[in-house]
Amino acid sequence: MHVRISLPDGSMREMPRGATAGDVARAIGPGLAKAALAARVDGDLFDLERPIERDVALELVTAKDEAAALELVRHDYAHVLAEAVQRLFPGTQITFGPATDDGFYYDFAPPPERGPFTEADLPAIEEEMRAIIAADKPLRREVWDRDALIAKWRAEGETFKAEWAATLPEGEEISVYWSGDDWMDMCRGPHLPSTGRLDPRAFRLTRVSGAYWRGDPNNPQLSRIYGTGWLNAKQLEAHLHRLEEAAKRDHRKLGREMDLFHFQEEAPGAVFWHPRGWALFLELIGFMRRRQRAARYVEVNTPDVMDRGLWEVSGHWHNYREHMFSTETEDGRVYALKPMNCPGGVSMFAHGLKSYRDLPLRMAEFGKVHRYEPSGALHGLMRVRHFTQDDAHVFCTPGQMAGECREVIGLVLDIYRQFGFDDVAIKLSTRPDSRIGDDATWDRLEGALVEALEGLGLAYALNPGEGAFYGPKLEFVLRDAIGRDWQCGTLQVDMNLPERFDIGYVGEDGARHRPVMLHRAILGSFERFIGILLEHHAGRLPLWLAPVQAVVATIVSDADGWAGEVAARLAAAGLRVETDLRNEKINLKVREHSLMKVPVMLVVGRREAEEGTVAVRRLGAERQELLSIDAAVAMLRAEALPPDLGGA
RNA sequence: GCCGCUUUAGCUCAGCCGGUAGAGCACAUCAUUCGUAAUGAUGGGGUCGUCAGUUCGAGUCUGACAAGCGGCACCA
Repeated sequence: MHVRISLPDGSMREMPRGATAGDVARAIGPGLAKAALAARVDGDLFDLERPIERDVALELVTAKDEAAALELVRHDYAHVLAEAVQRLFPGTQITFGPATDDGFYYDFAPPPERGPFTEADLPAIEEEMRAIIAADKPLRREVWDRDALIAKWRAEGETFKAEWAATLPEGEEISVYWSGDDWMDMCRGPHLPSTGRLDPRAFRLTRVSGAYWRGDPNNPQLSRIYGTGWLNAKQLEAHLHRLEEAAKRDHRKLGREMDLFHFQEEAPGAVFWHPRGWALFLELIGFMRRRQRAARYVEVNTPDVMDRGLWEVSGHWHNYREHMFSTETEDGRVYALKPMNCPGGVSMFAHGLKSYRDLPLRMAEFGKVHRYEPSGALHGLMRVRHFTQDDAHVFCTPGQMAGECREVIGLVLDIYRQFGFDDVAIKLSTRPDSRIGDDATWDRLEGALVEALEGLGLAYALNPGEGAFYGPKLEFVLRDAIGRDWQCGTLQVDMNLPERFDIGYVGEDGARHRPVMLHRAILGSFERFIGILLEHHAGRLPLWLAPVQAVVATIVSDADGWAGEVAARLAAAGLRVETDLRNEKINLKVREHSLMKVPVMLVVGRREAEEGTVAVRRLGAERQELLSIDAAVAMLRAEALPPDLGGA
């Protein structure tokens, strides 16, 4: 019996039935046999030595197919890690461990008396992994009967594995992989032919962590070990280098170096904005205010502290109280700090009679919200407990809704573009299991969002079941300079608050109607957006956003008077400018302002003072440009304009 | 909130087996007036995160708490 195997070059090979991809590779040539890591059989990844029982299209996978090869080796590293840990720490249960974006992890249940693994354990585990790789143990696939496997896991005290196997359908055959003949794990595969195919210099164990069994906090917490794994040492080095570069642009580090903000123990998750950071914050607010005005929004301001009665009406007191800061006054009245701006927004709409002629009403608020986030969630500016949203609520008729959604989406994307973010992903989150409203309404609202997206010709990803309980939503995720994703903007349809606050407008027919309420934020939170901008630009913000746009630095004290004049001219032109008249060498001044990421330095010495000129030095530039004061002011004024006012 | 780790001068960090603190940068003063990424000298600065405990004696050992870091969970 033979099987016909077609190869990517169009050729066909007859092989005995039960031959393997490895046999095919060896038949083609020793070079390929050595390079082959796995095979793609009719499109699916297969072990090199798994028998082929039928006619197939076969493609050998080598390191050249990097994505597939990385996935394979990372999966193998995870298995080697698990084997190493069980060798070193008998009694540790294995659970499971997949490949990740840059490596792998494996979750373990160490014996209680041993406790979770710590970073101090990693070197020994790495060494054991290298021993397993050096032993070049064959990785062999075997198919087991489900119940027999469960029995085996139980007998060995592997309760997590047994539980996992028991969730698989009854009667199903389950594949396991042997490493040599002394260790095995249940696994779908595929794997490399042997552990020796891994590069012992291309991985590193990086950190440990707790992780809940099956992601559920009610389950026991396992001890997770993370590693990064690659095809060769060079790739590993490159990855470690990238991590170092990313650490340099960490917004928390930049915030300190650029003197933008700080945090302190008495106010966890709350930002102390320094003058420079606040200048940036205000510039962003100004920009958003102009853009919203141009888009025909009105701006309002609602109270930060409101009676619990309001939060009972909105439902927050019931559903969100554990995340709310509340306070009781001397007279026994209970107030809460707003965790969201919407109840204030709806109250604003409810005040006074509204007509259909008032709609659409686009009501913006730069509202500071306060949420008691879990302590472990806090992260610099990215996740804080007190933050300012560029929030807006759009009240409109059902007929206006799709158009309003289109307007919002257009505005969001245009604003991101002006910040230099062109790569924006859109996610549509649809009805969750637990929700209000009937299916027909959900159909209509989800349909309106889809219609708006399609009307603009935009691609989007579907997040089924991820919508809010009160309505579907769009999320705008932007990708920064080093490929990280950040969810910023959101557009949500709300069928809850209009009901709860019983708001209405008088229609053309003279009857009372319920408006559609849309929530929308573009930057999301100013705090987080500033964090993203800092990391995206590695602190070198565009001129219009730079906290200090220019420093006039003197070379000799004879130029102090001239430096003062230059700075005054620039300040009068609207620039944020400082002078540096210190009795220090110009080298030092250049260095310090460069480290502070000041985009422009205007250096003045005796010569410039006499000639009425300035030497303009751009951040990081080798050369300067000698300009008259008038030319320099005109140039910088134009360059410092925000993008919506014609700036770069 | 959960797991692990960390917390010493403004910042980055050293401090062995418990014997009551040290460096570089920063800061201040003085000298230096200098042409594009660190001028030199001198000096001041610390209830060693907080609170308990062990001990003759705690930065060092133990516990609780707090904050931070890396994950997990959370982000209606």
